[in-house]
Amino acid sequence: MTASINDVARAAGVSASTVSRALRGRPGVSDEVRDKITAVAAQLGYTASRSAASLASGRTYTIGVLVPYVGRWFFGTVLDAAERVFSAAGYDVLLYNLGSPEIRKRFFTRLPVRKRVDAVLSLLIPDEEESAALRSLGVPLATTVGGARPGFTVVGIDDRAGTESAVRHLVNLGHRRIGMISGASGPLHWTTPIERRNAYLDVLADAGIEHDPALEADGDYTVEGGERAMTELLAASRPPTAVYAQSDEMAMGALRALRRHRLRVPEDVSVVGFDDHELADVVGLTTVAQPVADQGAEAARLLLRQLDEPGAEPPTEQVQMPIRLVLRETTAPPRPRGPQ
Amino acid sequence: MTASINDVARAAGVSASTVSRALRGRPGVSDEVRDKITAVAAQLGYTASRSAASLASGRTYTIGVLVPYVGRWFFGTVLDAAERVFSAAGYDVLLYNLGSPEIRKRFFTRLPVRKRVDAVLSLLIPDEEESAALRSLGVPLATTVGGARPGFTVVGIDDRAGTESAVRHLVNLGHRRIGMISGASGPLHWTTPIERRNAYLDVLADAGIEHDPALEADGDYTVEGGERAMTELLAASRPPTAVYAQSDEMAMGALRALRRHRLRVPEDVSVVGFDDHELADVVGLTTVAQPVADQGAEAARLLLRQLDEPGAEPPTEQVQMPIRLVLRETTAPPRPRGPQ
DNA sequence: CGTTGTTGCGCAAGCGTTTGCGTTCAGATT
DNA sequence: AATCTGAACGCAAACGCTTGCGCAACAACG
Repeated sequence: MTASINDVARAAGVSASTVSRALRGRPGVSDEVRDKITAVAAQLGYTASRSAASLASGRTYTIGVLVPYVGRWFFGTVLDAAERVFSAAGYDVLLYNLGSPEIRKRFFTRLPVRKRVDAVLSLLIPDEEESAALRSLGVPLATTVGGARPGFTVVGIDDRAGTESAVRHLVNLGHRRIGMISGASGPLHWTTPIERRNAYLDVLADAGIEHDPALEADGDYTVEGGERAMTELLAASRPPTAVYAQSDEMAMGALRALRRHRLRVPEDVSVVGFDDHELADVVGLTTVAQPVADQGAEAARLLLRQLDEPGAEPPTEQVQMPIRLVLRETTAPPRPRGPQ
Repeated sequence: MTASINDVARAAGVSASTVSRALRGRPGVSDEVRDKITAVAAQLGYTASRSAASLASGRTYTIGVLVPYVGRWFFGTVLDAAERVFSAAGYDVLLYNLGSPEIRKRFFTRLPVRKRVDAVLSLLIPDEEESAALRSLGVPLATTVGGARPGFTVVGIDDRAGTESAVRHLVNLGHRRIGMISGASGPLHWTTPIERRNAYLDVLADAGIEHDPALEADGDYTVEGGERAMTELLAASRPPTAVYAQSDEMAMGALRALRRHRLRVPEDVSVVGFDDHELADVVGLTTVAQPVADQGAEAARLLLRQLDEPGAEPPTEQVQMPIRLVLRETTAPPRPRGPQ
């Protein structure tokens, strides 16, 4: 049996309440008694039971983090950064990996985080119902992915500006047949793919390029999906000379497809991605960089701030982080062609 | 205020103990009463307070997972798989990201998981002291990384066999100057880099190849480290014609270095990695595949089993998962050279 | 010297569950 | 018909902490 607060109290010759106050830095304890208690606690290897503490105080000092897929680079990175901020502030992180629809559904109906967390950071896009379920927890909520809902603090990026810089870059290089690999098959209320698509269309229109629906394909935000999508695009009667992929992972899938088709990048086809994935540099991928870790850290910070000052601060807050185009080796002017 | 067990009891016209038994599927409750309680609980949106439950029962239904760096592919993937197994069994996951030495130290001295978790899955290699601290928790322990310590259930792979298949492959292709990028700068008690190095040396010896210390470099298990290491190897008076990297991330760094030096892969230099990283396929990397997700899932399962049957089962268990060499496009015979 | 504050500490009432034990009652057993 | 046996349920005592309140002791004040 590990030591309880009473063991410490007895050993230090004080009451349990004094131990509690002393160890948590509360006032009402003289310095000498506090030192004594600290020493005794250390010697006994005492750690307060979180269960008992939160039962008594109502605070759990735990944050729930909802992730669709921890293994994916983007989410792993956000989670990593957020966890650091939380743990530095003395909060623990409860991780919920809500990949499959069944698991996700079960989570939202049973809501196991109820009474278990002081706040929730959701890295997935809740639909209307799920969003309401989370709000019913009565704790601060935040997210780092597009598709903000009322009650959520959201930190994100300017998807439109990012896309514009990517597609304009292709236009400026001289490309006219510019394809897009999107992630449209996600949840309908997820705004990111939509924003990015709209920006893509706008840039084309601005440049006086007619939009060809055959140059759009769905890549599901995965490497495999990106490969499929690129294969699809290559099958078009007039394939693109450049491709904008809405994520680096899809862009990498596209690169693989191109290699399989014995097409050279960027000589035959230019590719630009979005994210600045850890390995984008390795494959020389031109991409729109977004500060992924920073977003996680910032979201965590905002959540902590709401916990500190439980006043009537704005429950919803919007933060936009900077993006920038990173030029590498997968984009170049189109090679001169015969008559179009 | 959310509903408490007493609210449910009152609404259902029974006692709190009956509610508890009914909701947790314990015997001693008639079917009709159980149904009634279930209905009432659902209607009130009742969820038992985990704090109160674990305080009373002593079980937390929570697993602590210790990770050096969540954002890294290997750890993210293991964590992902393990979390699925845990949550399916009704356990929550408390995540501790112990990247920096200070955080790590603080964790092991304060041991915040004490009384908070029913078991610990450690994805980092504890030293003797840390290992003892974990054992003092008195809960089942498991790990998926080499360097087993007493008290830990470990599921891993045969590092020796994996390395052998990789290096033999290079030998069979005709390479004689085979470099290695290792991750030796890790903690000394971490066996993986050592095992892999020994296997590398053995294969060379078997093939009658004299070992050249100038062909070994430390890559720190990161992309950047791999790049540095490769650059180092290329600076040798007689650079290698093939390189075995102890991880895919380092191999990718090596690829980048080679590209920067305008060397072609595999024509000028062959590269083989280890892990079968998600994106190894994208860059066409020949590598030793290990079932990363499976290891996480299996470790989780073993932990759960120990929790189910708290008898005197062997506290330490060793499981080895299969590995296999995946041939892709970064390895080929050395190009014919002039007189050696 | 009484009065009023302060400071430092103990008391005890919770917090919301779980669980051993006791009670009731219907049906089976002699 | 008397007794026994389970099954179904309630009682109440934990579980280990937090925190409002009360009460000394002592300092400072008039």
